[in-house]
Amino acid sequence: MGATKTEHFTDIQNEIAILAKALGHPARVAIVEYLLSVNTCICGDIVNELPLAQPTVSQHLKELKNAGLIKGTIEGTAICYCIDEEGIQKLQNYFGHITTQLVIKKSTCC
Amino acid sequence: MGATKTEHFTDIQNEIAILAKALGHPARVAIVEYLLSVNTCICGDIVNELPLAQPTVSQHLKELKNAGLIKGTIEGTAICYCIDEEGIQKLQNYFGHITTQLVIKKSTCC
DNA sequence: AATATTAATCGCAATATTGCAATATTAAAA
DNA sequence: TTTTAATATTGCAATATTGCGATTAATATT
Repeated sequence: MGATKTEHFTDIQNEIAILAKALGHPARVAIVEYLLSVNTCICGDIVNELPLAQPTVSQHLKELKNAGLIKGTIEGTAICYCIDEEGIQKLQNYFGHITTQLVIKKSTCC
Repeated sequence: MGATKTEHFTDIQNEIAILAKALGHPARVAIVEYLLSVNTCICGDIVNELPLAQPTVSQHLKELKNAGLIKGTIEGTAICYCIDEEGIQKLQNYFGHITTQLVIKKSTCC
């Protein structure tokens, strides 16, 4: 035990969980916000921006990338990271959908 | 090590991380979806709905409650759980905001 | 009062995450 | 080609999460 029983849930539930989990750490939220705030397609400035060591940041970047929230392009020795719009869109759409359901059945609950 | 360095991040980053983390498990996504789909304010039916044992579900409910995504009201021997609109709204607003930023600086990135 | 019913808590094992120092990899620059 | 740079990977310690059986707590019901 200790491992998530993903096989019991729907694809969408698992997908949302993966995306949400990727944002389930303040450092990763900070990375996404930083990428949004920067005009140019910055690279390892992220390490300087965050109060974490380089390997730790690298690890967080990897997780965000695996989840589909950011993309990375090699550019010489540097790597250009930027937001993966698709992942963000999926989350936005999901919460939009959920909020709609909420509005519909408002006040039928405790 | 092993513990998240929350003190280095902003309150909002931490708050979003807590909310996202709560949805970072398919069972908890499933619970939220179930609560949205049910008209009446059900209680322990969640246990029957999910492929998990009662203590495990109870644990997930606790986490969702701590994060502010659901509420629980005691109703006799049963407990009535339902969506906490505030938590959902916060996520929706956050992603709405992020998506807006994305649209603004579209194509300035890789 | 005795008994069911509902849900939380405890305690544990298995596994995952966080964070970093040290090291490896890769490609530009000298 | 050696050096420098930017990142990734490895390996490890500390901690957190997941899941469940057993138990407990609290309230209805009989």
